[in-house]
Amino acid sequence: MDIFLQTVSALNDETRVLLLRFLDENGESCVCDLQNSLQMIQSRLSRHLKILKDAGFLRVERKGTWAYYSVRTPLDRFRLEALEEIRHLDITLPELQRENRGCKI
Amino acid sequence: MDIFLQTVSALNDETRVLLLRFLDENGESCVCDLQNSLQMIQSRLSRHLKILKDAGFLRVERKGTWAYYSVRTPLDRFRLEALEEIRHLDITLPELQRENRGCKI
DNA sequence: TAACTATATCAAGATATATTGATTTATTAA
DNA sequence: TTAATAAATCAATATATCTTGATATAGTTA
Repeated sequence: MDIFLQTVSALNDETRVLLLRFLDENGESCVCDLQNSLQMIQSRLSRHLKILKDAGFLRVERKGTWAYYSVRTPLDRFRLEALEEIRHLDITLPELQRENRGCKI
Repeated sequence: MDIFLQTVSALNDETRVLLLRFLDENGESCVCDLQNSLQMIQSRLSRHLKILKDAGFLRVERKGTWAYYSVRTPLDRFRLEALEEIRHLDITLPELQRENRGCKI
């Protein structure tokens, strides 16, 4: 029950749905690129990324000071179905800004 | 997006997951039977039933003063997948108490 | 009609979650 | 080693959600 609620709770926020969809569309991205792309304050972004990661939707790979987030694969059936549902939502995604190497937020 | 969040938000509560699973298992039940079965205060139950109904998981049929709730069919793909996930959770359901006609709560 | 019953809704307080800015931690560069 | 940067965490406030008890709304029965 707890894991189910954690999964569902992670989906229960517009910011995180956008974030998940964005990473699904653009693939692995570092936090600073996400900040630039989504115009989101760093602590806010970091918080939501952690929630999505802890709920099993994202994985992180650290390279030096950078943290690269991407959609975890393979996703189990329910999470995949949720992602599929999100793919069909009418969301306008901002352009990915790849300013890595020179983020200087 | 709004409908997706409404759907997910409805699932984001232990009481409602139990309620959905209970109705899935036992079929159409009136509110007073649910109260007796789940030992839940009436206003609380009514609130959660409404949330599940508004989110597309349940339907209601009124017969006199009684309101009979059941899992809506057919469910669309995502909601069905969520229900399927809930079916696999380790939930101990209380016995259904059919005390209709003589509820007198 | 008046009293009763089943359900829905409201209002208040309690709990959880989100946002922001500040601080901390870890890594790289000077 | 010191300064700078990326990311995580903390603290305070704001907002949303849940619970309960009280009240409102219908339908039923005397």
